[in-house]
Amino acid sequence: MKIATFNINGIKARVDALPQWLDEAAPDVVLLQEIKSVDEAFPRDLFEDRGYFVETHGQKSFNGVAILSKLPLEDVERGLPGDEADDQARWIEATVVGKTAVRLCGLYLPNGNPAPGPKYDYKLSWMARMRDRATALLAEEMPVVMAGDYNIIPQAEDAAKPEAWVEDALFRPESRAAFRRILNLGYTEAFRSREPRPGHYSFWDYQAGAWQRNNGIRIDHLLLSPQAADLLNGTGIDKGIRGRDKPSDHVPVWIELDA
DNA sequence: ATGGCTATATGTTATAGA
Repeated sequence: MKIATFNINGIKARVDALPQWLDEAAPDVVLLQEIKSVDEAFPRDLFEDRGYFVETHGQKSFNGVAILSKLPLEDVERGLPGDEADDQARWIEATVVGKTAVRLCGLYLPNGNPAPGPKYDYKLSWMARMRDRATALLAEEMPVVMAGDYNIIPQAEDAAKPEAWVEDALFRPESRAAFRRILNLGYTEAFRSREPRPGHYSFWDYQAGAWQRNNGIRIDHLLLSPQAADLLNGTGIDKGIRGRDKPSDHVPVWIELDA
């Protein structure tokens, strides 16, 4: 089962590039972030015509997450628990059943800039809530995949110019510690578990020729529960599509699970 | 770099992203 995460930076702007990548990469499941669309405006036909089931958790203008799956999506839940007042669409869950059942969580973690400030406080409180949800999911003792745009640069080797990010919400010590606190529950960061070398990125800014200069950062991740990590057969980043016409500023990151 | 570009809606300018 090939599972990918992809921050598409607006579905309306990606109606050509996203289906093209789907047809080439043929993932079984895709966790999408920043659909920037309400549910009613999401072009689900584009995906249903290709054999995908579609579940969305949309929002006007900003944020918004969705799941595409070639297998039926069961027990869908929308929103990250823990704060009834939080109406930002950044979390969706569902179960797919292949050889075994896998719980999928698609997430768009808050950016948090400028830091310090209220947006940074929101990022850290959101991560504390995510840790609670991650803890509860471990108790299920099943394969769990939490995938999305984490807006976290885990280590210096995950940025081409780490010195430029020292004060940034994506790389500040509190952000990275909150990420490690989730990992330390027992989750495996799939890509880094298979690729120890630096220089692999999932985001290049539109500005300042970041793509041409390979000035990237690795902020899109798939975290695996122990039961999912045992099924991991491979991982990769589809870097090439960043160089095409009208790209997102992120590229897909994927895993192959024996599930 | 004090955001150089992109996307969206609030739309001929503002807001957000990372």
